[in-house]
Amino acid sequence: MSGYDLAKHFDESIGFFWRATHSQIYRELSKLKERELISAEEIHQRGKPNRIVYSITDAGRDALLAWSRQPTAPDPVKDDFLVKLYGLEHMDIETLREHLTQRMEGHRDRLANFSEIAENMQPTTLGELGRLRGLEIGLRYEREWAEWCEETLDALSAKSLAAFEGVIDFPNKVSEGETE
Amino acid sequence: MSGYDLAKHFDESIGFFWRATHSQIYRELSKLKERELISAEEIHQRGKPNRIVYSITDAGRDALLAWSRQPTAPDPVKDDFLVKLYGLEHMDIETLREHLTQRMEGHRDRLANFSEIAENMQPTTLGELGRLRGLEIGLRYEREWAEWCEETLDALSAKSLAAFEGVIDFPNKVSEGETE
DNA sequence: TGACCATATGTTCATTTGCACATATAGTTT
DNA sequence: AAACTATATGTGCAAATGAACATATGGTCA
Repeated sequence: MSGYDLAKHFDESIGFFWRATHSQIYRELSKLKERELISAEEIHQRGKPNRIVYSITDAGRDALLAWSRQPTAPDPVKDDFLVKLYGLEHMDIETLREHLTQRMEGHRDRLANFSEIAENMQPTTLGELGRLRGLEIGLRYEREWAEWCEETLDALSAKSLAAFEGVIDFPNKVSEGETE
Repeated sequence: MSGYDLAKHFDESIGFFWRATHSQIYRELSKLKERELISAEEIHQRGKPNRIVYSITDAGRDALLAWSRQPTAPDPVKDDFLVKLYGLEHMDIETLREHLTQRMEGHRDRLANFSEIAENMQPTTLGELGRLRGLEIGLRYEREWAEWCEETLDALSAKSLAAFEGVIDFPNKVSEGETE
C-alpha cells in the first residue's frame, strides 16, 4: 500500500483498534524502509501525483512473526469522562447528562454498524477469523458502553438524585463559567 | 495531596481509568501551581524528607467546573493484540493462545476485584455514586474481555482451526525467530 | 474566475508520556 | 557492613503523536 491508502484504511476498517494520522504514517514508512522491512516502488500517474507503493520484504515478514511472539499488555483505559464521574460532586451534572446522551448515541451507532458487518461475515480463512474476533470485541465494547450510559443517565436523573441527602441543592448550578 | 500521595493513588484506586508516573505528576503540579490553580505548603517531617502538600484554589475549582462542561470524546481503543488478530495468518498462533490465556486470567482477576469492591459500596453522596458508576464500567469491561478471551481461545483451538481449509499446516511453525 | 475537493507526500513544532537517572533520610534485612 | 525498602522530590532524554503548515495536480462547483 501507499501511505495515502494506509491513512484511508485507518479511517475505515481498522480504526476501531488502531489509527494514525498521515503525518505519522509517512514517518513510519520511511523508518521501515530504512530498516529494509519494506520496499518502495514509485508509481507514475497521469493527472495525479506519483504514489509510492510499499511491499513487505522477507526480513519484514520475519520481524512481523517475531513481533507476534512478543507479549502484549492490555490497552490501558484512560478516559477523562470517568475522572469527571470520580469527582462528580464538583462537576456540572446537567452538562454531564448531555454528554452521556451524546456518547450513548455514538456507541449505539457503532454497535449497529459492527453488528451489520459481523452478520455478513462467514470466515473461511485464518485472516477472516481473526478479523471477526476483532469485530466481536468491538461489538461487546460498544454494547456495554451504550448500556452503561443508559444506566448512568438513569442514576444521574433528577429523580434518582433526589434520593440523595444534601444533594437536592446542586453546588454548581449558580455561577456561569467565565473561567477558561 | 502531595505528589507522592497522588502517585500512590494512581497505583491504587483510580488506576483503572487514569494514571501517571511520579515524574509526570511533579511536572504537572508545578504547572498547576504556576497557573495558581493549586497552592503549595511545605510540611517538615522528622526522619523523612519534607512533603509538599497541594490544595486546590478557588480559581482551580472554577477551572475544574469549566472543564466538566467541556465535551469528552470516548477513549479511543489502541490495542496491538487486535492488530495481531487482524493479520492472524502471519502470526504465531500458538504464542497468541498463550498470551490470550494470560490476558484472560488478568481480566478475571480484576473482575473479581472490582466485583468485591462494588458489592461493599452503598453510595450516599454524589461522589460515591460517581465512583460506583466508574467501577460499574470497569466491571463490564473486564467481564466482556474475559469472556471474549475464552471465546477466542476456543475459536483458535486446534480443533476449531482444523475446520479451516489449508490451515492445518501452519505457515509459521518452522523458523524460530532470530530477527529482533 | 475563484474556491474548494480529492489525490498524494512530506516537514515542523509542541505536547504528552515513560524510562532512567539523581539526591536525600532512615529503618530493616542479609 | 552492605544492600534493600519506603519515603520524598525532581531532571534529562527519547519516543510517539497530532496539529498545522507546505507543495503539487486536476476536476468540480458557484
